[in-house]
Amino acid sequence: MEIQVISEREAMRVLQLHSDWIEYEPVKKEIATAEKCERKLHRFEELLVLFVSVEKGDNEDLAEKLINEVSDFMKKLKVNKMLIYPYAHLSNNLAKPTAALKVLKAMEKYAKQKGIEVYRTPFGWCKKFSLSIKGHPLAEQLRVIESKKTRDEKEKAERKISEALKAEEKLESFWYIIKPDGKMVPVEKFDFSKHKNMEKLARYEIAKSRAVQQIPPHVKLMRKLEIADYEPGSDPGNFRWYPKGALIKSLLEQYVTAKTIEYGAMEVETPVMYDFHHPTLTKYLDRFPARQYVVRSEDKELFLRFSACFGQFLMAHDTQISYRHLPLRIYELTRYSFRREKSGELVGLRRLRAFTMPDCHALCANLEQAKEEMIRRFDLCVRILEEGLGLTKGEDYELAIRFTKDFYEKNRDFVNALVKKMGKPALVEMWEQRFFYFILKWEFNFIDNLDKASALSTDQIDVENGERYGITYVDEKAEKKYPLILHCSPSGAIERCIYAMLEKAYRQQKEGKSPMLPLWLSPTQVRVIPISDNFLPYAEKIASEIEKKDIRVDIDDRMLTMQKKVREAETEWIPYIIVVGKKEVESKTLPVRDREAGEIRKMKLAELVEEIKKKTWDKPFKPLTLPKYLSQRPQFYG
RNA sequence: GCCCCCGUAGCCUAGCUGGUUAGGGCGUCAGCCUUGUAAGCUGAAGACCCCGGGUUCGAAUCCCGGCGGGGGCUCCA
Repeated sequence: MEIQVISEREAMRVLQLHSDWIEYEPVKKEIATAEKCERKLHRFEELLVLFVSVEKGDNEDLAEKLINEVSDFMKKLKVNKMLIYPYAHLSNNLAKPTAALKVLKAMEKYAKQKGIEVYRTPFGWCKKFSLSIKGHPLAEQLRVIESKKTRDEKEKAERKISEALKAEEKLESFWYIIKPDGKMVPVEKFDFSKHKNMEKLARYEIAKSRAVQQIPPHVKLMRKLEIADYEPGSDPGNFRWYPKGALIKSLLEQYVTAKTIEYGAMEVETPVMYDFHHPTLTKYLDRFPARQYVVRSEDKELFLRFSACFGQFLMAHDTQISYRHLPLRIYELTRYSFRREKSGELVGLRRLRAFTMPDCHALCANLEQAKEEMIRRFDLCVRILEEGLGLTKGEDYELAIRFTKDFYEKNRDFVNALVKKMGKPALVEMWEQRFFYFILKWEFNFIDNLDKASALSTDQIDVENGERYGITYVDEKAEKKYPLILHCSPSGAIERCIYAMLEKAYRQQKEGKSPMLPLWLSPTQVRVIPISDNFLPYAEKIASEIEKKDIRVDIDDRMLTMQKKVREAETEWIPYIIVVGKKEVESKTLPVRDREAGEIRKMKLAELVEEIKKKTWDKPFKPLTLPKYLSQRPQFYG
């Protein structure tokens, strides 16, 4: 059966059957207002039978529309006989009998006007019938004719979306490169020879054409290292996190949160779902045609948040704010934010439908304050990427700045100051007029092994939402004012940070270095390998000394050869591996296989501990969340 | 969402011009080995060949639909 239109809303539903013949016989009245009829067997041949359910809100206009459609169809089939058969069982939202009969009679009238030989079975009767349907593919069809109201609502929604899209399409961008000295040159005139990654970013952003047939390296790594994996039992882009991945993710979350609080933000927590029809939110959503996850609850339609904006703005709306409180910094680690990205654009940890986004807003009194604040946040972002994730400017990530022409002309010095801070050329996208709610936005873009760019840290100056959400502060003259709002994700999505670190590690491997995660994020920081089970007690002693210092340590107590255990520790990217046997028990020094240095270093236990503490002192710590003994660990992947 | 490619034990994969019990490696389990810095030996278990339909005497293999993955387009608040 071919279904032409499906709608959950009110509509006239018609089952249309091209039949060899139909016979029916009225059996008994079902309602008092049933039509008069002859109680005998009626038979028709070579005709189109229309089983019709008239739903609430249907009217004579719809009847005409339906007959027009059906009539066109009948010409194709070369049939000119029709039977209209009132049939309640296609709907659970039926119109009242009087209204339904009116519509049915209208159908009959329009069909007659079209010159169709039309019959109608009596309304309000329980009838028995049998019929023979022709065998061709178009013989059976369901038609759903929507009421004008339903159609209008739909069209209105579609129009809104298409207008937003059109406006965005029309939006013309001009691309430049700004050098650290403030010189801005059109992108085609820039010499990229010393800035290969910038060239990749520019190409990715402007041309956006690439042809690779390859699974992104980080996808294999995230599974091999038992960090995260696809969860086919969920919606695509919603991941499962294995213990090691959950540990890494949790540490990153703690770190970004700690750094953002240190910068001066107040951590809050807001709901993950919001009323679709909340007046303020509706207006905001209208600007963003992309799709949300929608949740139904009782009579409400809710959408899952795609950032912390809603919750924080609604909170700010109800907050008493003085100019003295500004800049007011609010932070939330959204676990999760949801974006129902189109299925074709989901890629491993790079782009998900459910992700953890640190989101920090700053309410600012005026542009001067906003610019000053943005500089501070820029520093915060650099610190997180460089010190936290171990990424390097120019090597791993590039700066892109986007702004309106008007903003640039009035704030050249500020833009130049950002580029100067970066110390590398930055990609510029300049718009003639403002389309988005912001006048300036910058991002750090990570460039991966397939030459794709992904935004990590980002910040923007929002000039619209203060007013839209009715967020006000009281200025020196006791007047209510709308603040400017900075939107910043200091690190970008946490999942994407892991993607970036894995892609970087892969690149290092290609360059002949040992791939690894930063020490503070390595699930196992030190592995102790007893050469045989005779030395297990000594290994345990070493491990417990290390563990006491808040260092994640485990013991490979499996009955395997030492070579094999070393090999497996290496494939797990463990930063320090210690083999203990007879010599170690006697000498009290340890041969530490240092992954980063690529050599075995003779060290005292205290020296090793000190080195690790020195490298991780400003980072959060969590104990190992896996059994300390490898013999006790299940295998999650592979 | 559209177009293209892919889907075989937990993992990697052979077979895929249709034809006996779907072959191998890693891992798992059992046993042996008690080890000096990247893979010790032997054996066993483990496969609705992604799911559903079709073609056929016969389908992992061919066709259609779905689900999942990848790439491209598009998009990215």
